[in-house]
Amino acid sequence: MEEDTGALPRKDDFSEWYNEVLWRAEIMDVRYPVKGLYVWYPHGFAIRKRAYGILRDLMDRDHAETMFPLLIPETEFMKEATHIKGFEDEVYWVTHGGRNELDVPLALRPTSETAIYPMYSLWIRSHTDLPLKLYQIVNTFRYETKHTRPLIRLREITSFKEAHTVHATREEAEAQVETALGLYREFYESLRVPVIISRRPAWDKFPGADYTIAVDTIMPDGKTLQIGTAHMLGDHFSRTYEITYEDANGERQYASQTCYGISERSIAAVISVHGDDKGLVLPPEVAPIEIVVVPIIVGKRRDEVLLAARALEEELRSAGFVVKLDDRDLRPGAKYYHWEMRGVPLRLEIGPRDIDANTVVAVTRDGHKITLDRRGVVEGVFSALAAFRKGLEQTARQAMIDRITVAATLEETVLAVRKGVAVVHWCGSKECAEEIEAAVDASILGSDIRSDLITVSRGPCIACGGDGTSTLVARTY
RNA sequence: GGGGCAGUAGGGUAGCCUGGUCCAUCCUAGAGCGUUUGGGACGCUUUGACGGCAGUUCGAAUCUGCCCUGCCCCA
Repeated sequence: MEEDTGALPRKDDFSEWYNEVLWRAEIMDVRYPVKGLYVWYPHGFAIRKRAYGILRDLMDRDHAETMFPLLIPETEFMKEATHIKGFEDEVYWVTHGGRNELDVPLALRPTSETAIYPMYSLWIRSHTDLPLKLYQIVNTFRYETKHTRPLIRLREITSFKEAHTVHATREEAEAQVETALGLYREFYESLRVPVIISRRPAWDKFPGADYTIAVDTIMPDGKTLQIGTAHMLGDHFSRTYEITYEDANGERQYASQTCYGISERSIAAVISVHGDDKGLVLPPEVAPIEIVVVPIIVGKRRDEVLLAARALEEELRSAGFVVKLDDRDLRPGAKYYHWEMRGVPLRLEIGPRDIDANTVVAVTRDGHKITLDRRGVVEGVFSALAAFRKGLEQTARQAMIDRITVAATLEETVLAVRKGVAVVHWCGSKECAEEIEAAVDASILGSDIRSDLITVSRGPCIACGGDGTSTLVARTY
């Protein structure tokens, strides 16, 4: 698992950089012998664990966690026509039990609506059962035919957090979609990943939804990555699966539903947005190790330095930090590179000179080096980390600002999507969308944009000149 | 669905065209010992590979066929 020495490919060469950093920072091992399935290394999994801890805490405020089966009988799966259409080409089917063919083939869930809603139909009887808000974190399977990529396009999505809510009224369900987006916004704020939220065009919505609102971020190569979606399902599924309740007047009503999800693409976003030429850069909130202590051992004062390093480690641990003392027999420089690759936010160095001067050298992952007073080391570490967080946030935000361009013509849009996201006026028609997408070789992401970086306005559609509204256009993952 | 390219230690490679010089090269990594340690240490010792199966041949990493896996292009 040890990384090769030497430099990473530069982050400008994003595709190479991404593959290399996943391996060298021990996030994912791509050598599992099935296309589109990858293995989490412990370090990658530890990042996932912390990030999903944040997500869980957010969900647990007003949702209950649950777990539904992986296998879905074909008979349930095939009930909702639109939904099936959206997934039929990418479903894995279990057709045999041992050597016997199954009477009813079982689908490996590509998403869990058809597993969950038949049960919701049993559970929900009265308006007093509503609203119902459940979520689960599970693996899902999609037989992807396009180029698979670790964390981004997978055949087994290992970390799908999907929430499914049921409400008495349409208004309540619509409000829930907004609540969900608020939670996702909060989640990405704590990961310091800037996002743009927009409503997907009708042809790009979730199969079986009234509308889909998506959360995107912009990757270093200018392509957007969809890292969250919230769907207003209305009563499509409740009619199919007979999810009804008796209202206060004793009448049977179809419920209104929503569902929304986040996957390990969130981890891909953290890695890609913050990483640099030296490797990962992790926000302290998700770093498996927040602080690494490197003792500077010099022959005769070896024991003294180690003792001082251990005391420092202990003090920081008591203060609540996740600390690692690296006392391996390596040159300090080798250790610096090692932990930088893995994204550790703060490195503390303590050597004979520090002991004599009663100091500790602190270096944040963004390269700021300061000398802390040994006596006030905990406060010093707090403020160094606070500054680091702020820096991460600002750098990421600035990078996003630099990749968003307002474009008034197709020609301008071509240039804009080369480096990132174009904001154009679009009339909303399918014909114009196709014309725009073909002309600029990019996709319409959506309109009803919510982002403090983008001003929404009305103006002439860049394809037909008719009345249009601000719309995002970008190359996508 | 059609076409092309490639598979050599944990990672990256040379060798292949033109079979023998290969118990397979180099870099990196791993193990052991010693000297070291304020930005990728050094010395000595050592571990580890020709994707699979069949065939051609006195002889196959090298040629042929099939299979598997990966990558690229076209629909």
